[in-house]
Amino acid sequence: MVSTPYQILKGTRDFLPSQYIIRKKVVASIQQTFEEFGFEPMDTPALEYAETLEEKYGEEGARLIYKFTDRGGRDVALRYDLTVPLARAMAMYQVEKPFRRYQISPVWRADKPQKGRFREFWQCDADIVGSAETWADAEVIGLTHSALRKLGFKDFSIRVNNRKLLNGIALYGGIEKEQMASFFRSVDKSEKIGWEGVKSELFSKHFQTSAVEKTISMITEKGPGDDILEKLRQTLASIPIAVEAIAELEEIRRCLGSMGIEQNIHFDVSLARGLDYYTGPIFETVIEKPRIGSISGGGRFDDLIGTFSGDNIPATGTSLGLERIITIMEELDMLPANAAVSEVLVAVFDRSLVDLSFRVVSELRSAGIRSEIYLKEDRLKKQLNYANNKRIPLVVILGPDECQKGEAVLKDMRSGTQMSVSREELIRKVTQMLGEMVAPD
RNA sequence: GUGGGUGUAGCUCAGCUGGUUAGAGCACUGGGUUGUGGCCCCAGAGGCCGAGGGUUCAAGUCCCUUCACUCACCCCA
Repeated sequence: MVSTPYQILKGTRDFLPSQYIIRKKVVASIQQTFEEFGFEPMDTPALEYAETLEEKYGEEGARLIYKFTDRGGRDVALRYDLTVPLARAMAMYQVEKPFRRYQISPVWRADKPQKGRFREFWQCDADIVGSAETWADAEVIGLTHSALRKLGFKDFSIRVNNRKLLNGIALYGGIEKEQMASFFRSVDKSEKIGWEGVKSELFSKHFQTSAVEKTISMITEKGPGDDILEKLRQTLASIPIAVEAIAELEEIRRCLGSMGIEQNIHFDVSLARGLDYYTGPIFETVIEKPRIGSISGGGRFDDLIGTFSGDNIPATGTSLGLERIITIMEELDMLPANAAVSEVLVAVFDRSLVDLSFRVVSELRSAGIRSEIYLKEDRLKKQLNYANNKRIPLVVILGPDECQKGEAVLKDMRSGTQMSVSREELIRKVTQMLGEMVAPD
């Protein structure tokens, strides 16, 4: 036999049932929260015209777009995120606004994989289209908060800032428009490399010493118990866009206060976010303990839809990174225990009694009980071992004795106890026992 | 795109300065149990030591090349 080489592309993964069952539970939890907030499901194609995606993410992002030519000579690209395709769709169709939708789908980036980073990964997006109010931003932040809480996260921090505030600060420091993105990208690293590190990076990028000192000292200046926003409002009083930004942030804070979720929210002037299309409030979630970048990121993108239709429609949204969430949950031992899909295994005593087993497994299935019949002629020992390894909680054994008496042996794999039940009673008994085994998760 | 680490049994790994038949734990198979799993005991199977080339009397071990994986940077979910 000739073996052919087989492997999967770097940064992609196969999901075997043991992982995928858990993964689906995490997705189901997030989806449930999204729907609890009234967001409705939507999907778009994985493949778009390259033109649709290009020049939406900035220089860095553009390099990472998977792009190729199809058989018809068209330039196509795999979606890089779920936000730009949403914007394209919103430009194409009329929907009732304010519109809230969610989408849980894979996206592709030609990145170099590392911990919590893949080339094919899933994003869980929730967006609101058609509301320019900060309420919408607050709603999305609140949603992020709820989704994480439902998954069991407690120690997380949702950092919130406003692009307009950053613009105001840059204006105040006399930084050129073209250099702003680069400037704030450095500022964004303060938590990682410290403010001195940021400064030296900015100097090496040839920013004016005066501009750097002026802006950084303002951002970092905090007295004990001071309110950052209040302080900035005074300093930046002469910059209208900054004043506006601060008012927005305070409104968001009020809304979040009404939702009673202020404890995990932190206003952070150093937060910048890399994507080009953000125009207003921006936010991301970081977890301190196992540190692997952000697990959610989002913000307002009021001009993005307009790049397609010419008609700007305000929009805001967030994206939860499924694999990062799962990676952290794994490290923190927060994942639900893996359980079998089958609730009952119907053993096959031997070849001559397979018909009986098929009859019983059919009855169980008709009663809505997830059941499988063992599909080889193996010794009972082997079949029970199979149930044990797969964590199937109940086994039904139908041997010659049971066949004769019209009974079945019902075995509880957790306790090891078993009993004989008449065939008529079997379904009722199985249902009852499954009901008693309330899954801990 | 830049830099570091690692490739030995299905999985996790050991293998000292190159030296004869390459090891462990878990998993697997058979037996101890005649219709019964988990624990225990006994036995067994399973490796071109990632691939290619080189140095040497001798290479899992040293050198070169290549592929793969992984971590960090950039950027990001």
